Amino acid sequence: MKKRQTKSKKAILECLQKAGNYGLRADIIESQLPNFDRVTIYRVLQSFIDDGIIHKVISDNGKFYYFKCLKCEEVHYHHHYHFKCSICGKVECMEDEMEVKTPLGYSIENVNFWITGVCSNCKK
Amino acid sequence: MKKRQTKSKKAILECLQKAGNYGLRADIIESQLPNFDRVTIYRVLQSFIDDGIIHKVISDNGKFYYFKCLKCEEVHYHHHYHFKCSICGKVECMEDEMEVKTPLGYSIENVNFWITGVCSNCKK
DNA sequence: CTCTTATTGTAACGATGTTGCAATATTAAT
DNA sequence: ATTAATATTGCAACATCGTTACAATAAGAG
Ligand SMILES: [Mn+2]
Ligand SMILES: [Mn+2]
Ligand SMILES: [Zn+2]
Ligand SMILES: [Zn+2]
Repeated sequence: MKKRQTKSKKAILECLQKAGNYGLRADIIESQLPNFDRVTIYRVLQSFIDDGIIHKVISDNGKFYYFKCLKCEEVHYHHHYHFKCSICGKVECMEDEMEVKTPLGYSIENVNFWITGVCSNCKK
Repeated sequence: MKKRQTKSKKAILECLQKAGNYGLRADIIESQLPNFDRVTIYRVLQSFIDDGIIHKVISDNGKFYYFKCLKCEEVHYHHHYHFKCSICGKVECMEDEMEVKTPLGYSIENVNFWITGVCSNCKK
């Protein structure tokens, strides 16, 4: 029942932390850590999500990206969007809260906001 | 080169039109039209997207939903969100434009906004 | 009706993520 | 330090969703 500290957890968390507010796909993590099995990586990522220290976002082409939660120490609030630059390919966790107005009678449980475009680095 | 009118296109379009502003997954269309092959359905859907008469949205669990474009006759503008009710399971195309503020230097090409919650029908 | 070729069905493939299970490693207790 | 309990891992096999190759079929122009 009690969670254990392992090499894989440490290594995967380090990957995500190094990525900062940029997201990583499971296969990218896999290529950065060839010692660990694919399944282990998926399971560790899921356990991090359960612990609330990372969050997972679906991209518009059906692949998941994982982000280290940076500003979620106390409250866990994810009404922000994620931005993929179509030039450099990086996926960024954008801190700005998005305002969501649902019609009367609708209540929100969860959101997944994705924007594709060109980031400021790649804009010339 | 010239596109042709076929039974499959007609049937699939009818499915989507009957669904109104609710989205359908490919496998749902498949089950509604057992005469047509899975591959055909995917290909027809893609051709509709190319024609600009439907749009495709990724859900937060990695499955695509297809929507007949209702209010996109002239301009094709998709800065709206899609709402999945966790109770009835329906996925609705919400017409309201969402305001998106990107930081300076960022430009938007495309968006995919997904919200999960409870719809007004299921709210008691 | 005939011809061109867009469209379809079948089968096989690919990418991504999951599950079962035996082997291993972490942690706490002795 | 040794032992015991069990969380974690690796492997293999599976599941789902979507794509591709290619030969057969059928829409529609002439
Ligand atoms: Mn977060
Ligand atoms: Mn539309
Ligand atoms: Zn960029
Ligand atoms: Zn509902």
